[in-house]
Amino acid sequence: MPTEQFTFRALADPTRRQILRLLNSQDMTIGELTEQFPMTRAAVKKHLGILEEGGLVNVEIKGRERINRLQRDAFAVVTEWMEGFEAPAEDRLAALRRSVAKEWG
Amino acid sequence: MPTEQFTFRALADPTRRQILRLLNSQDMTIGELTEQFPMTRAAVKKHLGILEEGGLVNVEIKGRERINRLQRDAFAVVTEWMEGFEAPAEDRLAALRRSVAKEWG
DNA sequence: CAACTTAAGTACCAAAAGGTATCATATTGA
DNA sequence: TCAATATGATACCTTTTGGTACTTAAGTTG
Repeated sequence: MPTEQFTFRALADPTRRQILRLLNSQDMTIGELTEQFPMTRAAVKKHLGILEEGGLVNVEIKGRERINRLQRDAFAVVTEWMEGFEAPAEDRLAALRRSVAKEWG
Repeated sequence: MPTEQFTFRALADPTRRQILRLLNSQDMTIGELTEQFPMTRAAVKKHLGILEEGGLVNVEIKGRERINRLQRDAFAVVTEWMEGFEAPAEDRLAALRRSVAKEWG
């Protein structure tokens, strides 16, 4: 169960956020991910476990490999939590304008 | 300086997220906040210190009281970090529709 | 000024987090 | 089959985190 708490905890570590960035570009095995960090495979594995708990990553086992894949919709947990904290409507409208401009401008 | 790391760390604790919710309704002193939690004032103070480090709360000292206030624009650190992870454009359009409907519907 | 109230500061503690080392297991391929 | 590869699992260590208790400082108010 990817509860809010597990998701926020997963995002609290810089290594884990970097892992998410890497997986955003392409799916990767533990071994491939480990090459990108100055730590052991076991440590990376632990981080991946926490990311799985947070629902941010899921795994496809393929033979002896574990393909780690980004679970993009899990970010909704965070965005939804933050919705209550947004600035007044006028500011949000301005932000929406920027967002739309960025997307289709 | 509210770096990304400090902000994410601040959000990782459930007590701190609850403090943010309370401050979203109204500014509060440490004492008022402490009434809402089953822990000592010192513990709440520590949490507030971490929230300040993350740039999410700022303090106005008024006589012997410390008024803790939500710093809403700090949430932009998180939303901006997450922008790179969004779903494809079609999905985002659907999300935008929901958002707009919620806001002005 | 004296008593009370609100908050700051420090020391300390237990548990969780981040990491290593080591050993075991399963899959691939010559 | 047998060696190399990719991962799983466990034990252990150190630092950080979340919390308490106690003491001190600073405004408020009679």
